[in-house]
Amino acid sequence: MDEDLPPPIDSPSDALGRLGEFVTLSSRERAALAGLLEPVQHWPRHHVLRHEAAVPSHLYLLTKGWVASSIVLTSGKQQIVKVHLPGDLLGAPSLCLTTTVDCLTAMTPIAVRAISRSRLMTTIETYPRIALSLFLSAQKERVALMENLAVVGQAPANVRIAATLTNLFDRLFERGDAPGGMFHMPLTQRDLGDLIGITPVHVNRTLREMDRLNLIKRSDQTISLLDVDRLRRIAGLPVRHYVSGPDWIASD
Amino acid sequence: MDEDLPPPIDSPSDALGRLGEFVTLSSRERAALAGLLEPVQHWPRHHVLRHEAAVPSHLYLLTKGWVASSIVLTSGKQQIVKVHLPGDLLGAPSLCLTTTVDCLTAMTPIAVRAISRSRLMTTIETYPRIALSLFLSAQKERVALMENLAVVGQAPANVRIAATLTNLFDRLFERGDAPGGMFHMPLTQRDLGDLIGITPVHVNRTLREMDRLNLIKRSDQTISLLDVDRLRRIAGLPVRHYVSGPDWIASD
DNA sequence: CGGAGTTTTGAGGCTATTCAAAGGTCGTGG
DNA sequence: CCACGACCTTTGAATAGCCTCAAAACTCCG
Repeated sequence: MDEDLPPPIDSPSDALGRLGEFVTLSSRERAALAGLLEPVQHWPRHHVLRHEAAVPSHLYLLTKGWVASSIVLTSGKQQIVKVHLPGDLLGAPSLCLTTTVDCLTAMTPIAVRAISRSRLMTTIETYPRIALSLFLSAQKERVALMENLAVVGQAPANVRIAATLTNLFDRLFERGDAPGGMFHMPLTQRDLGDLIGITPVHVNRTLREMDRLNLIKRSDQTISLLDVDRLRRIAGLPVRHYVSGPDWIASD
Repeated sequence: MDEDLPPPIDSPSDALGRLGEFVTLSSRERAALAGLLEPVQHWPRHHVLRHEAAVPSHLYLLTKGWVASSIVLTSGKQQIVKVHLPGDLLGAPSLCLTTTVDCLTAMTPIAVRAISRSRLMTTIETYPRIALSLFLSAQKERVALMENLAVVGQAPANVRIAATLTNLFDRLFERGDAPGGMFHMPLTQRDLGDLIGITPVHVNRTLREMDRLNLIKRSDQTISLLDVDRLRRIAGLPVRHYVSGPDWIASD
């Protein structure tokens, strides 16, 4: 790693995932959030947590596994707009809609805790600091989407793949799930294609080429980034530094 | 229009743009927001309101004109991630960052009112209903990005253009700025290309083809959508219904 | 009236797609 | 425990959509 990353989420609120990632919450606030979380549900791979065009009565906090958020066009093609990892809040974009925009599909066996939409709303109205944290989390997701859009819109296949792999790596590394650049990679080549807007066939050819160049190595459902810095340079995106610390809000 | 649109923003808070679009604010809350707005600034076309990689000390409420939010990759290519119209809040994604992610450029002569980042933060912490509204606005922007990503990732050039034009039309129509499907179109073909991930040359050929098919007509900096429904069908995106009304928060 | 930026048009080339099929892996059921 | 089917990965060949390069016509502005 060539840059200092934000400090890891404080372990006491680890069960809350990224719900309070931008604010150090009081114990009352943490309790309010914890009270929203319904019992853990387990689902197998390929399970559809929530279809699109459904009524968004619940959100989900992902506690284990990977989930894809995808949009299907009338042409039949689907775009994966986000790969969610443990700690992520699922289904938030549809909060402003009467009908869900995305489809949430388990890419691995997963564990989630449901959150009632209406109860979350009233919690936000009651606890301003929770609202602030969720507001900033939403902006962070916006930044991620903007970067993905820029890469998909402007870059060739190898750059798109480099950007995706380094992004996954960074997010997993933060949680200690990518030691030595190696991590479990449950996305199929078709999934990768749906994520970066490329045909599975071409994903395959590009991956093999990157393999040949000793940028990555693959085996089973595991991938190793052999040269993270070079991959980052290929991706061509700057490292982002997120606000953190107790006093940043007041800072002018 | 084949669908009922959400009611127009209530005129009393029109000066607040979309700052309170999802919540009917009290007069105290409206005053708090209005107090954030610094005096109106006017800028010419091509003016850069805020560079990327800058320190995000201010946001902007756009009161007149069009502004592009763009990301530049190291390859030199740039992606316009959002075209902002009057009423939009500019620069919000960078709130979670120490360094701005996007560059804000005036596509027309514009008028903006600056908002101090730190003052906005404390206002959010003080007024939960303002926080809720801004949170939902952020989710709405996320939905817009998700749709744009899906179109850019999966659709051919004519579909991307159809989606972009109908989106601009809907947003302008809401404000009464697109009577009869006709509206002022300040984006150059290069801009359109940067927005949908296509070369200006190919934008030109595709526009001419759509012109030939009597889908659109162009003259000066004005465009007419001759068959909005057909364009919508080409775009292949469902009509979105946003939450609204006084009681939707409590609804289960 | 000159100059810069925009639109338009042409020709050729490249990236990525489509179609097709073989080999591999994994889970399931006989 | 093996056989089978489903899905994934890999490979090839032909094609299509889009890009690059280039240049002319047009518009707008100073």
